Amino acid sequence: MTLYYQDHPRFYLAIDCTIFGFSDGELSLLLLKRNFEPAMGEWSLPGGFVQENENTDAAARRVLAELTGLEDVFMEQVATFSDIQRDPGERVVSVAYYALLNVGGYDPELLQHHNARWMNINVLPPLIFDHTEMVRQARELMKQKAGTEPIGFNLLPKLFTLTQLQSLYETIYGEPLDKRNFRKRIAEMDYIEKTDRIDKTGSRRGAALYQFNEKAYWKAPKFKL
Amino acid sequence: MTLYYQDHPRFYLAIDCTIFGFSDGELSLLLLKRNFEPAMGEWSLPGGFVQENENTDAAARRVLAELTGLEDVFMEQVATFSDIQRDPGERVVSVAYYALLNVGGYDPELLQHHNARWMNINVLPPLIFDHTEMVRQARELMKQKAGTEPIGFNLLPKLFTLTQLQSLYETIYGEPLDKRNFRKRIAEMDYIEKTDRIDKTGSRRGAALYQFNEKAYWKAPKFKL
DNA sequence: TCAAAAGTGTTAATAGTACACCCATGA
DNA sequence: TCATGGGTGTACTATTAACACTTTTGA
Repeated sequence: MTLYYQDHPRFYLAIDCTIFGFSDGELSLLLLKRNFEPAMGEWSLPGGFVQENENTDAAARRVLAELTGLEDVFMEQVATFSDIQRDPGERVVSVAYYALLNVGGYDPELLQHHNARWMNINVLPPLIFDHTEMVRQARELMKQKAGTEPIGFNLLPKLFTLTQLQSLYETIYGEPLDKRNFRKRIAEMDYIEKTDRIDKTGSRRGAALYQFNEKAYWKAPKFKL
Repeated sequence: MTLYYQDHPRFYLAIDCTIFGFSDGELSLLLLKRNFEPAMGEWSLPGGFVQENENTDAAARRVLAELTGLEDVFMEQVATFSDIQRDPGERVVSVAYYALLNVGGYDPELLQHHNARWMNINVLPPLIFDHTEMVRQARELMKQKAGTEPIGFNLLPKLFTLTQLQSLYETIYGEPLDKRNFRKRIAEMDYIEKTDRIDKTGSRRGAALYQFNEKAYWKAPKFKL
């Protein structure tokens, strides 16, 4: 049986992850400054090689956990990049992922330790290899998905104000949204629940805090923003 | 520099292709009955191993050309499947693709020669490995894409009737469409051009034949069906 | 002459968009 | 007291959905 396989070449397999964060009305990506060759000193997406004992999803989760310490992060496959010369060091095929995480409550020391930095998505430095294209596709996919499935909440704290939520979607879409129309839509989604807690940090008056109820969402999964 | 890579495992890389065809109001897939191990005698998607001198897109085109003799076929990546035990013979990571092709004018001798057959998509046999899941995702992606980009024409002959086009979309969506509303929408798309040719095979009266003008589409790329 | 598919408009319902003012609070 | 962000409803427009009959022709 092994005869069938042995004539074929084998490839290094990697994953690279576009990690989105949202804070202060800005979308950012978590980027690494490489301290090893090839392309030492340049900026790249966090990534790593796939091991024998894991599939690519597991590898992506492992890399993200090593970098951030976070375990239950929303992740999704974007596409696979396999051009022959994409990595000048060796032939490496890479599966691109994207992840959404809540920046707040994320340890700044870990960042330093990994030579990592949040960079505004609209002001990215040049990235190595085909990583800029990975980001482009990840962003496209995330934008599309965010409009039809409630994944945006992964970028916010558990409790959030409607202003924060609207600001998030304005940033994802890159265009302003009408406040009253936005709130009308949210009000129709019963799984976005108003709590009795008030956020006083954003305004003198204070804004009601809301939460996403995933369980309730599954009962009436209609979403469109 | 090579030090960086050499510790990591390498993997066999394959592509598998969900090949859609449309005829007589039915969507079908081109499937192979395997005449080699593992899983000899079972049905599978057409596929093959990626070689050193090609990326996965090229591998997918090569496999499709070997099977069908066709060169310029619409293809798109679906996702990468990498579960450790997905192929019981060896660890193989596979990139799934889907392709759309016009069944008419396709050589039936080639089919026999490759042990291939068109199978109705709603009555598929069990497929090997994770191929059923590949088909599910391919179908999902194709359905979504077909609604927002004019890719459906790849499944039809160059000249087609509006009845054929509607039947195609009804099959893709799995639900009937209103004839008048459908034709109203088509009429608004200037790049779907009525020709002076008439198809007499489908009815006594004869139906006008239309064509998709890709060049005109790029000037006003609005599509929604 | 009739069966079978081709072709054709109008109306009602729904969804989406535009728009401006008062409220509550802490500094 | 006033500056700041929080909160609210209505009228208009655009899009989508529902619906039935006449035409043409070959057998």
